[in-house]
Amino acid sequence: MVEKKGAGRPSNRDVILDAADQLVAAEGAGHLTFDALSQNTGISKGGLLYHFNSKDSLLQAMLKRRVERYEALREQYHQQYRDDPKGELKSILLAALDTDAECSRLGSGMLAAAASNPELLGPLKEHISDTLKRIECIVGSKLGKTLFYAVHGARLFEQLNLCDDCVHEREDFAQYLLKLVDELTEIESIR
Amino acid sequence: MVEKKGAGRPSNRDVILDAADQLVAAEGAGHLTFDALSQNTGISKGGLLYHFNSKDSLLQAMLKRRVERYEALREQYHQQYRDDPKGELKSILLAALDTDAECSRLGSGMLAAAASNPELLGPLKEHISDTLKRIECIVGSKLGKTLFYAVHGARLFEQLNLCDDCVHEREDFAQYLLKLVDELTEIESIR
DNA sequence: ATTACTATACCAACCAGACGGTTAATAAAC
DNA sequence: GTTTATTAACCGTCTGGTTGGTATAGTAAT
Repeated sequence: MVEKKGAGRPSNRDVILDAADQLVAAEGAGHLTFDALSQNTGISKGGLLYHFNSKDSLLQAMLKRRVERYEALREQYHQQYRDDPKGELKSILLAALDTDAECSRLGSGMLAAAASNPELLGPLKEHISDTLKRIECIVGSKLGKTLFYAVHGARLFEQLNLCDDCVHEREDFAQYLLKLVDELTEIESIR
Repeated sequence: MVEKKGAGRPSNRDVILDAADQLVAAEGAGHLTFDALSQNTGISKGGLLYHFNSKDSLLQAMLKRRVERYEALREQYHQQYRDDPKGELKSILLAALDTDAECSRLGSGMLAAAASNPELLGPLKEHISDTLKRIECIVGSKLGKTLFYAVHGARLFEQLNLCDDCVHEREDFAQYLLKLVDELTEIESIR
């Protein structure tokens, strides 16, 4: 009855969330339905609704998992760049750029939530607000913010399959961003 | 009352498209339905389907109008910056950043199409591909591309209401981008 | 001036299927 | 033997789309 948190549940919950991400990426947020999800997972509609007692609840879970994975990734990068004075910004950018699957299932939750109930984006909004605040504390915050937007713009294009190569060029793009951060924050701070 | 331009273009067509944009911006792409549109415009569902004989057709029209307006805006800026060697890039960025209404109805067509039938994004993909090619011909193409992504990332955030101030700071952002283009393409080309 | 025809713009009513969600029953796990 | 996980069958509503009809205006021959 009460919300349960905590890990240790490798159960079908994650299978369902994976399928949901995949569905949105493949067919668009409007085609994320319990029926379709039931077909893709082999779990009956009732079974799905046992795990997520409403569609909003499912969308919330998608969004939450995404943010959590992002945070984990960011901390990992943060560790990697712990000696770098611009490591904070770099880890934010690299984590946002990263994906854990073949392609473009990143913003699935976001797009699906935006399509069905924009209010669900509240937590995401807070998370982004925090991230932007973190960026603002860094020298060259305007550049930082711009690059943050750039990463998310590129991700959107990738998710919607609006460019052929931005997937292919991702590694390149990441390297370029790092270079920009290193070389340009200096320039900005001098001015 | 009557005004004809090329193909049939009665004014109610635009009224409907406006309402559609507004609906998506206000309630999310998933709530763009003929019923809701009918309520918002006062035109019956049959009437709507007289103008757009399917939902795909409506989405296509939304997308097309948006691209056309963008192109018009871009050319306008291009004219304004015609003496600027970086005018092409600047006009691309400024046009993408611009809106013709209070806020965030820009990507409505895109998000709605992505939600309901991603294949409809084909023409948009081509348009973006052209724009990217145009950017690539400019010195500092990587920076240009990055800024292009940044502008669209910021627009997405604005549309989804994911940041409080990116609307408010738009003018600032535009000025900053112009400055970046001016000062940094030089640095890049030297290196 | 009347009739007849055509095209545009719209509407009310309806329909089949899809949708989110409920329920009762059931089976396995602890 | 209760908790957890799952199913099949169902329900009311919403959705995209169809149909048949109405009102208006223009055209053009009678």
